[in-house]
Amino acid sequence: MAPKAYYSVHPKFHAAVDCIIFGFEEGELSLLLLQRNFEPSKGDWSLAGGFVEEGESLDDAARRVVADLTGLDDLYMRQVHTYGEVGRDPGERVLSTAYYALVDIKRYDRELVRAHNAFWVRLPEIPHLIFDHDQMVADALRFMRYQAGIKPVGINLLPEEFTLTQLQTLYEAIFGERIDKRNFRKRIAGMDYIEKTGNIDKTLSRKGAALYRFNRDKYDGNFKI
Amino acid sequence: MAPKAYYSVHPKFHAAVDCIIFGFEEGELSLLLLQRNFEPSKGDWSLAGGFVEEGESLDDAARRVVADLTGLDDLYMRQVHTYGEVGRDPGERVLSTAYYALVDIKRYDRELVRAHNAFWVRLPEIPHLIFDHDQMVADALRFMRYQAGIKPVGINLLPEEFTLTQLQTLYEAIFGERIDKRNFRKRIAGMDYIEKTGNIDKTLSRKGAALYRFNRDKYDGNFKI
DNA sequence: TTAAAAAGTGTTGTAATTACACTTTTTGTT
DNA sequence: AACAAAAAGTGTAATTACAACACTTTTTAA
Repeated sequence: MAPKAYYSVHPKFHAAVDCIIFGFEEGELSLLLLQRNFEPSKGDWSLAGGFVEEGESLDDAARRVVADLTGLDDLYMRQVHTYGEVGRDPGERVLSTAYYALVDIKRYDRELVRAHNAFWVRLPEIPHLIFDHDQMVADALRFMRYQAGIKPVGINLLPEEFTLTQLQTLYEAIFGERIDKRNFRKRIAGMDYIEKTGNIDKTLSRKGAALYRFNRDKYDGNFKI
Repeated sequence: MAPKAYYSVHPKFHAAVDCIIFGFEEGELSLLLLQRNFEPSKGDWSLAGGFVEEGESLDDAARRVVADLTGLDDLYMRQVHTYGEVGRDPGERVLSTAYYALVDIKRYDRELVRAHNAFWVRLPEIPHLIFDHDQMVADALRFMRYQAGIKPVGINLLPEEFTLTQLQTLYEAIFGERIDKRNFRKRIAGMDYIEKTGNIDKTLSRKGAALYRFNRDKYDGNFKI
């Protein structure tokens, strides 16, 4: 073990996490953003963030920040990047690690979100954010899109059971482009881990649409990028 | 601007960088690893690392660590991931950000490397490393392979001018599989940013092989993951 | 019965990728 | 002078993956 002196000659820094929380509603992706309702910088927008505490891992800190805001602690979350420029926080020096999270927008706790003065904002309407949070959003969006292209992470944005039309609309929102229905369904048919439940959703068509679910056991998703 | 108290109630942490330095020689990828030649843990292997200092960005710290060891400060480097588990460094709590670097193995400073008790170790012979450095290597290798698949980062491992055989051998080393020579050269021919220099390398064939270079201007490589 | 609204379904053309083996060039050796 | 050796260089055919494209089915409320 190294002696204490080995460490103590070096400086220490505040460590933070900032969370890019994606939701999906009405065919569009949204982010959960906080608006300051006090001075200074009243009205400025930011990501949900917080400092890392003693005895808490980076991943735990990110999970705590999202759980405090949404009431959800079982979300798909991934680290995106760590931002370490000297002047990135104009107050004091802070190293911040960005995480993205995927939220089924029907499940979050509205009371908590209101209490934090947080709002879902559609992607095209995202305002300018404080510090380097614009960059974080851009990086997270690119990384999330990449992952959605190679593994079924997007499914975390949908309810447990979903129709193929919902799934297609989700992917159209993620990639920002229309997809051919027949080609899309052909592709999904080749994924044995997306399986019919036998249930029918009749809420938005007279004919009814077959409901599907993601089968985690059939999906051997043990690869990362 | 936030008041000082906003920050001061939160703990501070040591911040480190650990560098996975890739080289390429004799058809194989190597890593530059340090072996402790003093107690405790004499003989243990680790990545090249160092603490982040005041007034120094994360990227700068990584660049400094690699420059101190190799004498090279113009390398291709990318951040891989930040490791923030509580007990990952058994001495004190340290948040460490991993970077990978790509080195033309003919250019590094042998004196510096010797002075640090560092050695090039071929990938299949990598020993067990301290702390979570094994995980860092696995993550960096996967990320580097991914990037090499979508942009010509691997070229940073070769000299300024290189033959197509060298380039093919490099890609075979990166991906760990043989590539068909004709298909490979067909693919390269479609990349206008890899261009003939007009020079011939005669060191390993009587016939001589055409030398190529990477033309950064023709490559509009302004996309990230 | 019929109109409306979304779900569901195949085929064809094009582009990208893979598989595969011999010829050319040069020089050192006999 | 010819020849052996050693690596460089070169084309075609088959397969596979991806993209484009439009009509039929089902149900129920009017």
